[in-house]
Amino acid sequence: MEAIVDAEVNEGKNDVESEVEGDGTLVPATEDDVMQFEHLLEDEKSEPPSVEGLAQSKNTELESTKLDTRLEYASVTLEKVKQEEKLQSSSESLDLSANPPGDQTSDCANNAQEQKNELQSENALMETTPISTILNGSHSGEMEKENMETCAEPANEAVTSISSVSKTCISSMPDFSLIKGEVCLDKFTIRELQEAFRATFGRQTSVKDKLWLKRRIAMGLTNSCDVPSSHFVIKDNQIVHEEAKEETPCSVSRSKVEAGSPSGDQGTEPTKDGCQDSAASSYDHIKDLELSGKRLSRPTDEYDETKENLGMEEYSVKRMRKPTRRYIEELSDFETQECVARVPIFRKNSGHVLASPKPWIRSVRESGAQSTTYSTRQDSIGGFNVRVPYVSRVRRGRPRKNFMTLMQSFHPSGMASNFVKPPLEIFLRQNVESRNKIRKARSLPMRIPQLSIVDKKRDTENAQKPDSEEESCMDTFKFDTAEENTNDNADARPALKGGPKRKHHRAWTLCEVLKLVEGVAKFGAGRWSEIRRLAFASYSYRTSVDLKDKWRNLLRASLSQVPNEKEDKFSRKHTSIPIPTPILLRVRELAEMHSQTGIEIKPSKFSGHSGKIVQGSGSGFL
DNA sequence: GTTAGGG
DNA sequence: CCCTAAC
Repeated sequence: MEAIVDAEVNEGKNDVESEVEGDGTLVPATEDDVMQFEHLLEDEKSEPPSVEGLAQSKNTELESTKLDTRLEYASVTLEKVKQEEKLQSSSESLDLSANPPGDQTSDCANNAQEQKNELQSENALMETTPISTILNGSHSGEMEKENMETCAEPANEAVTSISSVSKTCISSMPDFSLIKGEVCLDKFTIRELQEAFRATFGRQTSVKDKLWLKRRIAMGLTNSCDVPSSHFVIKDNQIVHEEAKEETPCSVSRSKVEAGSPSGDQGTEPTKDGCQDSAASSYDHIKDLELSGKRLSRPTDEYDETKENLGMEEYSVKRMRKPTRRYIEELSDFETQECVARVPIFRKNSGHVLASPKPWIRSVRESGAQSTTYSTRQDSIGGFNVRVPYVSRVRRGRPRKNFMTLMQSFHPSGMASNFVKPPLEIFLRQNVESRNKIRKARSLPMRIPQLSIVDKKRDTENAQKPDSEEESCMDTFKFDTAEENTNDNADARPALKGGPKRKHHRAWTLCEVLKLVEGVAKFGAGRWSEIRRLAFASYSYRTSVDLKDKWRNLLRASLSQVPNEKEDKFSRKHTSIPIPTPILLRVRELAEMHSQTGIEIKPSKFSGHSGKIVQGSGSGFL
């Protein structure tokens, strides 16, 4: 047994690694569910050989069963759309094939039991548990604990756990999990179950109800967290929670899922977990763990409904998940929503979740993984770009999600409304106008995260871009040159944004300012449309409102600054472009001239600088 | 559609 | 820059 186990373990590890590689390569490329499935399938395919070898050495029966299952899977694999079908069929095949070999599994179980009888320790239990579907859960649970304390080697941990699982379960991990989940538990005595319970929940139980214990244990193992009320709040990022909730109920579902990916299951899952952990480790290990556990179970949440309900109530007591801020908030949100319509929503959600959430999680995970490994692929993973928002790129829908998830991952603490802001600030420029953000938040509470992010991105873009093109003209005081540039940009920008989004921020160039001033001098302040038409003919992107605003700003600047006059030519640091004092002076002068009916304000003073203007305005004025 | 103001 | 009210 041991020898075999070792061999298997090794094998398992190898498999895992190979899978990991496959996973790694595939994952980045595949963002869609389909892709995901495919890749899983591929993994399975690739894996079989190793497993087979093991199986052969060990049990021919198992081998055959596995092969069958694999074949089945392979046949089924291509049908993306029929994922569920695939799962079911696979599970069925597994059941059929597995039942005969069941002896093997049963053997395992027996062995485990024997060992248990002797040892009875929690550890022993844990090891034995792997046989059932619980195993995964248990491992995850362990993982969780470990991770909690030591975040160091998530991936490794996952692998090891997997290996251990394979060890106990031997060749056909997935199989028994599917088939035996219940069986194994059944075999346990009440006492054993109680032990298991203790191991799982860390507390004794006097309950002698086998069913209850089983259920409880299964639940506990499968779900690290227990959510009293299972609802899905589909927050932008938060699908996870949903999953977790759903997950809780289903030992069965889980088994099915596993069945779905028999050979590959081990490897793939663990690897995934590892990835997640690594990614997630940055913030919330627990959550990640949960997620990982859930992923598996999720696909078939529907079946468990009955169980769910029972389980939920019962096992809400057990292991409480640390109340993360985010978690709490979500929960609260849930509750509120829940009140409206619980059951119906639940159903809906379950279905909903099935479809969408998975991808999501995956995406998240991917993003995490990539963040570490594939820094280069920023584009594909919108989230990651946050740091490096280059951007002339058009944003696509996808990135957003990732981005959000990513954001969450980084800032687990900041939730709901808060969570949006902090990340943005952290990752992006601070000098962006806070106003906009706030305002948007106000208007679009639900969408806040996305919008704000988008805006941010844009802002970042804006900030960077201007420098390269227009600014140069400004800085160098080549006023004339600026004109040409602007036109191009102007057109491009709006188009990209497409929507009613914020106009691309264009810093006012000196030339523009000059033109504006001239225009005002010529036509007078307030005739913005005219000024725009005549003086800004070349600057299509400047609207009359823009002119007005700019003028206002100029005025303000001039008023505040003029007094000091000669201080520094480019005094305004905060301003995008330093406005030369002379211009400010001119502005002020113009303002004065227009504003008052006839009061002269020391026109003589300025004659030197803006004599021309003064004259003009003066003449007009007079 | 413009302008003026506030945000 | 955005938004809105008032022209």
